[in-house]
Amino acid sequence: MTQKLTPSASPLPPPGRDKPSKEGYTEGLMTQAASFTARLNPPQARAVSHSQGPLLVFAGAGSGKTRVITYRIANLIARHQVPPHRILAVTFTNKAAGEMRERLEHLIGPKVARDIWVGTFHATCSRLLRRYAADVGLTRDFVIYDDSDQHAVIARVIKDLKYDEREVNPKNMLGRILKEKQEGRGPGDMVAQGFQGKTLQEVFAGYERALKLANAVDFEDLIGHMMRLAESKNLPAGQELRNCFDHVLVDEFQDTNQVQYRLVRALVPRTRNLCAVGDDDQSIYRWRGGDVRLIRNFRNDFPDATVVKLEQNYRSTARIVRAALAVISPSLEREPKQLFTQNEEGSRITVVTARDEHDEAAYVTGRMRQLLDEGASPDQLAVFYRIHAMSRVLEESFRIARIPYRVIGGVRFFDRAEVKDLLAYLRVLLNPRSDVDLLRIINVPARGIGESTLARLTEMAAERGCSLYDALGPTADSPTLAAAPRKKLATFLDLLNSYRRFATTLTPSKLAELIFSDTGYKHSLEEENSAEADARLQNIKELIGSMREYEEEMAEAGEAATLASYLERVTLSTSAEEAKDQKQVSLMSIHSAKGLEFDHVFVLGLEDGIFPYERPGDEDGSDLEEERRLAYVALTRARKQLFLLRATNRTLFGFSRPNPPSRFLRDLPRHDVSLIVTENAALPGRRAPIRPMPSWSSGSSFHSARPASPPSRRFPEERQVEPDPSSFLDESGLPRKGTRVIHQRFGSGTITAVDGISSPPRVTVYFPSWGEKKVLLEHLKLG
DNA sequence: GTACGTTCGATTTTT
DNA sequence: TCGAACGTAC
Repeated sequence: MTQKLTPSASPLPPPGRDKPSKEGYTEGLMTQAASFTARLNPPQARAVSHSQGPLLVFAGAGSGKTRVITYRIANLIARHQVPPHRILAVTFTNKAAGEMRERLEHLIGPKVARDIWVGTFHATCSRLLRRYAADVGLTRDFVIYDDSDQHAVIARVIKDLKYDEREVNPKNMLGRILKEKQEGRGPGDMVAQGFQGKTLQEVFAGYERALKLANAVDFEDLIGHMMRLAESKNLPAGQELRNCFDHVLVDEFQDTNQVQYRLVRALVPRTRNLCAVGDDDQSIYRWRGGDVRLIRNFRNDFPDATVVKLEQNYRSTARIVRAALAVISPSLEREPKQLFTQNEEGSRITVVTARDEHDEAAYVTGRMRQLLDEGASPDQLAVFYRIHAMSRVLEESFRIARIPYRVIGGVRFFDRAEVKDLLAYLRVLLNPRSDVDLLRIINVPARGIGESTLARLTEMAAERGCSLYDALGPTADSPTLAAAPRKKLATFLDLLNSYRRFATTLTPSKLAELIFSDTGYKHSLEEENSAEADARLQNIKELIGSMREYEEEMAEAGEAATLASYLERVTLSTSAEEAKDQKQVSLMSIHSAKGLEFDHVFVLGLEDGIFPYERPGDEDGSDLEEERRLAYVALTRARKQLFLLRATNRTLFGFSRPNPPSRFLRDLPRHDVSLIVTENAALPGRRAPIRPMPSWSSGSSFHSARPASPPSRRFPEERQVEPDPSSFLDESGLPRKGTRVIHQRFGSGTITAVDGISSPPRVTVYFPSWGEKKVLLEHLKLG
């Protein structure tokens, strides 16, 4: 046995195990080590072979980032003899963590890869927090509250504090509290100003108290608790944590928030072996706490950091890379980088001007059909939009055209009421102090525990300063309650306690089944006999199925499928929607597109107001900066072909309004763009030709209830407008200066200025006999 | 306790 | 426009 490489007493064993593997880690890997760097370009190789001290990698879109991280880890293990379980690699999504793990297994073998700490910030911290729960005043069985749980807690706190709910909005409060927490502040040290600040502070303090009392943490706490432990100078846990890892690597570093940053920094005090990999140009989660300054100012905290820039793009055509670079370049304060590629030129980027969202959808649908007919694989086609609400029109169009699609994001499986109900039962059994869960199920299905009974119970819990569950017992001899409600509460308590006995003996799926039938929940759904109830039954079936799957999976890995581990997994992972079949076109928001790539990409709604999305109060323009980065992310997802669409008129949230083209379109390099104007787009000066009403063919009357698009709108009847300098419109669809135009009242004139922002669009025109006039674009014709 | 009408509000989303 | 979330009436 080669023991020499296994470390002596290590504070932390490999994830999920007691002891590190006994095998010599580097056996057989040494020979591979040389080949790691052979397949890399020079900057990639520099990042991979760097072994000591801070490292900052700016990884441009499609520059082989994951490859660099995984190779670097392999290199650390094989060449520098770093024990795998002393390496921590954190990501933001489970998907990214899974991919990293998979590639590591491939590279260095499953046995070695298994010992590396690879996971999301939250999963990693959750695992560590189970170990150190006592140090932060929790028990090992703490539960994790998701947003709706958080919302419920806040609402209760506001009510308890007797605030007027109209004055103190729970959503708003929660948002502010999360922001404080993401920046590492508690109710005590937040920057509270004025009346608003005082209120916030009270609610914040109440919220924190409620969580502690419930033995619960929110997502921020998972990281916050670990950060405070790791930073603490006096606690033994702090000492231990600071000695756990020899190397910490962070992926998507531009998305880290203050707390996450402080945590990883605290974990490597001795070695300062922190490797940050990210791209400030792709920082799009500011509203979630992500702070792009952390990557940009990394060198302030680590002045000796080695900086590597990966600028060669291996994903997209040259035209796409140029366009993306042109869109991001006007960004202020960005780290200087020049994305480039050796890939072929590729086809021009198509900028399409449609009349409205239906016209836009018709174009996309037509093109999709064409691409599919030409043999493109549906899973290589994607449509992105800024807001989910924009998917509906496209969906209708796709459905009529029978284009198979799936929408990513939106309503999630684990947000369904019945799923949450059943999970709440399970969580209460594990951690009865969780008030939010208890309140959720105390009367589901109906057991006659109504509002007034609950008020009593809540009151009693408040008097005793205990959880609702702990207040249940004493209600038995409470004089303030009538006999009937007392009995009901007692029955409920008995029910919970009897289930609790099964919590450790039954598997999660069996327990869930038991609860579902035994409580009468199942029966009540079956009785209802409606389509909705059927769907709910189906969802529960699916939930229990997912539990069984989980149990099988754990059995294969030789681990125990406990209730606690299942619940943790459920709250820390999104949904089961991944890995569906590959025969569908993907529709998603640009945010969810990050990290993905497709051959052909359509981006909808390139209009000022929509994308960049505009809302009041962006004085410093930082929102606009982030929108620009979002545009960069959207463009860099495409491998071969990119379609950017805009509608001159768009109805959204019930309001129809004309939108000027997105300012981002104006940044595109003219020679890499083809302009298309759909047949229906009523462009200023060129009215859409009046066509005879098309006669409906017999076949299409099937959908006559609401014909989405008359045949006249069908692709490919569009005009192509070459970006020629004499054209009335420039490449962003705006009129050019110097263009001769005719106005009905003022006669002929020349455009002297263009207002690209206003909506509806206006231009300034010099009319020889009237002087300069500002007029609406739609009143002009080409002269 | 449920069924229905009404209001309100509506980027982006992981964990 | 549309959906969820809330309040009122049975």
